[in-house]
Amino acid sequence: MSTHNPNPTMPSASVVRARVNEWFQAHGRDLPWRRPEASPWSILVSEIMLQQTPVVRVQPVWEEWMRRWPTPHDLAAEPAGEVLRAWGRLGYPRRALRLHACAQAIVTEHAGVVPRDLPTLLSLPGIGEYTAAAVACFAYQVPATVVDTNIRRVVGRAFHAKALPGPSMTRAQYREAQALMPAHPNEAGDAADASFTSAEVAEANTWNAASMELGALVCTARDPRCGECPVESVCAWVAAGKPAADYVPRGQAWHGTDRQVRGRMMAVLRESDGPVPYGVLVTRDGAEGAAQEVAEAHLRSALAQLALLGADDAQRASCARGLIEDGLAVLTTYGEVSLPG
DNA sequence: AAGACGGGGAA
DNA sequence: TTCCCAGTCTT
Repeated sequence: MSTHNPNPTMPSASVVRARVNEWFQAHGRDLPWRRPEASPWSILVSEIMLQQTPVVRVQPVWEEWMRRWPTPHDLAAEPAGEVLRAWGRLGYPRRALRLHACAQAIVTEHAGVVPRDLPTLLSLPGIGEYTAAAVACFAYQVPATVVDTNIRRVVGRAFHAKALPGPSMTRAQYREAQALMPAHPNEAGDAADASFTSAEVAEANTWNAASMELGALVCTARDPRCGECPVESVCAWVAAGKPAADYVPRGQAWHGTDRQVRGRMMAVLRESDGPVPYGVLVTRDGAEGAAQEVAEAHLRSALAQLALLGADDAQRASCARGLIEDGLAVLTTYGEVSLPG
């Protein structure tokens, strides 16, 4: 985008920011991790849970976690298995394991205080580029550049008439998001630069939350509510007649995959009070037989659902081995499988 | 750069 | 049924 010959259909960044921020003040959701009293730890936990998982499913689990483990120290002291049980059905349970390890690292290496600088946040388990920026911004008001799938979609539509962003973030997209910030963070995304005014910092931090919220509530991937959008009148995608996406989203297979088998196995381990015989977890007949003997309804249901999968015993064994390699399960000396101690 | 990794609700 | 979701880590 040349400053000498700006594309007339491309809206000005400051206009988009102002309108989206104003919309956010009126329409942003009152989520518990956005309240002023939310601690940096509670915000970090929310961000990990929200990776690939919608707000409605995260909120009840987050509330429970904050009651049980209000500080990194509380979670770090817990056995990993208990953490995995409390994670429940949020999905991608390796996140729970990484969050547990993250809490332990915060306690042992950072005196129990959630770090506020990007490089230190990035060094923690489970925290990547997005989450590091989100924690710095939402927990500490550091104007780091936050870029998630919502923001990439909003920016792509408003400024480039692109229906959908690519499957993963490019460096060009990151640099553009950085340039859209009202103040330009330096390379480290640090706010130490004295040139920031408090008004710039406030606008930057609101923009991070507001553009994400717009993508979640209005500028949705499917069936966007353009009639409710504060930038509809300047949106490049709207101006171009809402052209279709130029690539086909790669749908993830589910039925018959290792992920489905692993998920069912984790459900059995979560519902079981103690270790599960290896043959129950790894053979169809074992799971089916156990489902007929067990009295407890939730465990019986989990075993039945594991037995119903189309997976053969070779795939079951491979998945069990994978869970153990990932640290999501452990093999006892009696040849049983359980959640990690 | 590509693939692995859960699960549920909406269209 | 298919698609989507406040991504991270490994190869």
